[in-house]
Amino acid sequence: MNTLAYGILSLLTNKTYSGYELTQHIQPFWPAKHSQIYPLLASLEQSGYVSFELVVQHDKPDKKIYAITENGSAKLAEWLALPAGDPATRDELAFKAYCLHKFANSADARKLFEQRAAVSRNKLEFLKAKKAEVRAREGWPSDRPTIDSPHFGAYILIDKGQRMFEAELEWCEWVLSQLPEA
Amino acid sequence: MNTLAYGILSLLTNKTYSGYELTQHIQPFWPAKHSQIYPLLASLEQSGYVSFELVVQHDKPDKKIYAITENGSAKLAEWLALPAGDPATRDELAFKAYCLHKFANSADARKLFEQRAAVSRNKLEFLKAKKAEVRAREGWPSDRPTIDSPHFGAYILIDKGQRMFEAELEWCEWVLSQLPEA
DNA sequence: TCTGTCTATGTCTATATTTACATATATGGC
DNA sequence: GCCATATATGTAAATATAGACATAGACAGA
Repeated sequence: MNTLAYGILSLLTNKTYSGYELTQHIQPFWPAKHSQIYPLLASLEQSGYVSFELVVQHDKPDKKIYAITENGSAKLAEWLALPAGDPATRDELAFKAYCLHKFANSADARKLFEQRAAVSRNKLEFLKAKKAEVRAREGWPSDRPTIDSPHFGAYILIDKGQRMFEAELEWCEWVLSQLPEA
Repeated sequence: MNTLAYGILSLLTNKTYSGYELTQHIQPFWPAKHSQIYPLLASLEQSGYVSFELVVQHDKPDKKIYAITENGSAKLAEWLALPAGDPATRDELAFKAYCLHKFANSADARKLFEQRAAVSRNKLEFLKAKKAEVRAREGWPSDRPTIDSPHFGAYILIDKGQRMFEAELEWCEWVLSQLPEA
């Protein structure tokens, strides 16, 4: 039971997912390829923490819809009470930014931060839409989520993403303001 | 030549390091254990991208002080001009936050965010001191770094850290304000 | 029509990363 | 005195993650 396994159980607390869908939805929390997800789901199923139902499709390939079991919920609850480990971030841009004085071409340097700024803007727009979507579905007024909802967790994570990408975007713009134009 | 290898070359552009020191200083950019650093340094040395000088010590174990070579600088310069890959963050807290509705004990939930807030406060204080240190060493006035300095890169990364941890701290405090006290 | 993408599940191999083993001296706290 | 930590460099084994291979029908755009 590694972190990714608990992560899968976490996602399954709110709704059921196929392995394919899980792979997509887990990315913002914990990057992982389907080659990691499928074997993990099989082992979680063998341990009795998840169960699946085969859904036969005609226009698309058949799929397995996974759900968390009682045992899975109990296992997850144990883990939730434990303190969370430190987050790990790996970002190439950090190394490249560290070497700013080594850039022969100042246009290359600017491009790095412009590209990252663009990524941040895209993610911000995505999260803004996501936030509105959740608020509408839950019937929450302005910025007042209710803890009782099973989507409160998702909501505060969207909020975190917004704060982080806003900070990153502002940083990129600040760096660009310090860099020579040509 | 993976990202960590280029990261080592990046750090060596400013000063020389032993493998032990490199392991410590690379953590904020790219978490890695010494068991990963030492073999990589050996292979970089064999490729001619770094060189080392053995320093004999008496009260402490002997050490190898590594420096980047001409070939290493050229290899690094090639890589710098390439677009930076997407950052990867893995954070257990995200999964636990997603499961907020599954906490039997609301005190356990609060503790998660209080601990993360404490981590953010510590990192912020560390970065504040680091920033002042660099400013003093470089003789920079208020918030006006100069791009020419080889420490400009380090400075903007400290600034990024500040912005990110400030955002994370504010998020933790906002979540705590939404959570029931008892 | 060809090419690429989406849907869907899997395996296999290669690489990256962590954990444990191995050794040696100095120093500080209990 | 014992235990933990810091300094310092390595290796071996286990695990985690990424990339490639395998299959297959539907659909969209050039």
